[in-house]
Amino acid sequence: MARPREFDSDLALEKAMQVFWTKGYEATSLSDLLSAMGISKSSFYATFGSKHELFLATLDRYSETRGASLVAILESARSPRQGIATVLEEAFRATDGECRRGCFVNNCAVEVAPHDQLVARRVAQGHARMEEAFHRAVKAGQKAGEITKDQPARALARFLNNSLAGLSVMGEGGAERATLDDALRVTLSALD
Amino acid sequence: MARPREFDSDLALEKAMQVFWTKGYEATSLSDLLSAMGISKSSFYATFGSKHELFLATLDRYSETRGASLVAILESARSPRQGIATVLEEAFRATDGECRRGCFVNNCAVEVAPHDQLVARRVAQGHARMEEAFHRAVKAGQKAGEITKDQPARALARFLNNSLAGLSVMGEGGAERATLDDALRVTLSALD
DNA sequence: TTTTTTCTGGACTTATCGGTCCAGAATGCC
DNA sequence: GGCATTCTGGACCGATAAGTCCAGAAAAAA
Repeated sequence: MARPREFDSDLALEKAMQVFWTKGYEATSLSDLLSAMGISKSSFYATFGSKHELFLATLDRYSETRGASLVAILESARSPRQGIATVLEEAFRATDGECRRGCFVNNCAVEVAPHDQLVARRVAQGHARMEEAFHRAVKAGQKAGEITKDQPARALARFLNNSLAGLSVMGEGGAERATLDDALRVTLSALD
Repeated sequence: MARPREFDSDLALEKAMQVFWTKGYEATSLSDLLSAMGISKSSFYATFGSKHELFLATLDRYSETRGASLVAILESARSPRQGIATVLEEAFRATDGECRRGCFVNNCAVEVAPHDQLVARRVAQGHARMEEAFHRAVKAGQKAGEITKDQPARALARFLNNSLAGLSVMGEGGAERATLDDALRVTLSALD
């Protein structure tokens, strides 16, 4: 009955996420977004509402894709401990290439969450979800005898989450691979 | 011979640092700075050059004050281990009050460093300095038998630095005190 | 008090910001 | 093919961004 949309809004959302992830919220302008998304201003506002609403949508998308994939790694790993190691390695592999940008959720935690309740809620959810995934992995690892029972599983999960956030920040700060490698190794050995 | 400056440029720099620290670089406007610093536009440009130069100056100031004070805590602590614990606690006390803003250096690592070489260099220096301070504390602690010798002092120092960064980010993301407390406790126990 | 120097307030500039709006093109249905 | 509907490009908007500039105020030295 009506003219169909000419662009793939899902793809546009993905492109927008890449820009926000790389440049941050404030430093990203409308025209940055429009050229990355390949759509016009009218389509932009008709489809996504505003820069801020789009930002929230990209953050949700991040959780649904990247976040979910980290959780999946933990759940499908050969062993819980192996899964944890893989997730942590994955974290600093993200900061490795020419596109050093860490974890989108952590970037938001630093840049936006302190002044934006809606973003803060999503960041907190992201962290909570990751903590739960770590928690399940730690419990499984403790049961399998791979992980120490000297510490409560909850505390270990929070510790791992914290180290993960640290790796993201240190990587963005330009830390050498060897530096992150040391931090990672000690983190894992804390599970013994 | 000439009219003396009417404002305290050191105080103005401190005020500017507070603003950047709280709001971040991009979100801070000239007028935010001017009203916080209590000076006029002309004085601003005559004294500090530009927003960007001022930003670098505030980052340097942070290192000279807050950074140095963390290092001093490590060096003057009753015991190395105690000093480390105090520094980590200090880190998340910063994110505690109504002014949740973490560590300025880590904020810069996330928001600015990836796109600004001059900032990146300062961030790297800040991290390196902290790593060295941790390194000295860990070596002393190992010598005193307070800290495990199963891991190289360098690796433990990097691990501690990483956890410190994590605490800053998690705190800004709105993490509960109990959550950070768990992470902190496990981090310290990794020194056993 | 005059001179000399430097600081200060605020008007001004240019560019860009996020966002609105409308005229017209393009499509699906009848 | 004509109609109804919805999409699209781009002109346009007021606000604000960072930064320049100048006229005049203020102070130290003579």
